[in-house]
Amino acid sequence: MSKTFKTTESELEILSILWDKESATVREVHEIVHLTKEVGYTTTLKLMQIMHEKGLVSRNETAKTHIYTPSFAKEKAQEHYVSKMIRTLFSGNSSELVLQALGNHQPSDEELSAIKNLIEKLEGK
Amino acid sequence: MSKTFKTTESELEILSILWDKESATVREVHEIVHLTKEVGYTTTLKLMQIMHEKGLVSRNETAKTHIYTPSFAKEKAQEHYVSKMIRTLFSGNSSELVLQALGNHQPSDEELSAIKNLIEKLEGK
DNA sequence: ATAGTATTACGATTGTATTCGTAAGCAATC
DNA sequence: GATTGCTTACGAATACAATCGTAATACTAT
Repeated sequence: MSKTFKTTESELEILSILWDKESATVREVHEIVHLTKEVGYTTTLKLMQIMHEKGLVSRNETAKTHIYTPSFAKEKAQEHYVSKMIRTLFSGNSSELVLQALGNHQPSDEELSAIKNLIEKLEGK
Repeated sequence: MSKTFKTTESELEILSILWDKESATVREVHEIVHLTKEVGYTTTLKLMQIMHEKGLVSRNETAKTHIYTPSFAKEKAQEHYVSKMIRTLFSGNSSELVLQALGNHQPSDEELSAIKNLIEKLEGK
């Protein structure tokens, strides 16, 4: 599964909608895609059919209108892309990424202390 | 410049080599690319020519052998891709990304305390 | 100068992602 | 049971990325 990680931009966009909604029909996905992109319904349909062939999503075909669900968790994708980004844009240095993220996208105080907690657990380990 | 941010995989690979070396010839870049990819010299050349057309790199043509330099700093790319990732994979929540990065790619103790420092500066701000 | 070598330029091919038009099926409604 | 509206399936067209072969050009050493 981690080996088979090859998703295009559009596929990732659809996946994130599916992760958000747990599962959805083509129309539901398309409705959201269409908010930001001028694109036809059959385009979204075709993309999701291809994703199904590739195994990126599974679908329930009992009803006429198929229901699609992602075939792996969002966390898997996060791990994969974070690792890749650390490798290619931060010379393998994860703390650079962290500083960059905190600097440009400041989280709330609660979130900051959650991060501090984790750091303290990690220290001296 | 931040508008014109559209780089393919291969282009990003070449850019990161250029960032690393400050500037380089096609051959130098190709030598490195070739370590991991079985690809011909003219392929690398063509890619860099296209990148030049697009304005992703500039080049000094005074000598026969052109010397290429990236036309924007690595930090720009980092900002762009980190933002994009937070948006598409972390629902806009930067702290999730931070936790993910720290959890799976633990930095050294020095780096951890550098992060703690920044957090303390950010707190209550 | 000439031969050999490395470089750029450029067109053509291949591969892959994206897009859409059209047909066919199904269900509800008139 | 015809019409309408929504669905899937599928092929084809378009667009873009990646690859390479070939030719022209410049440089180097003989």
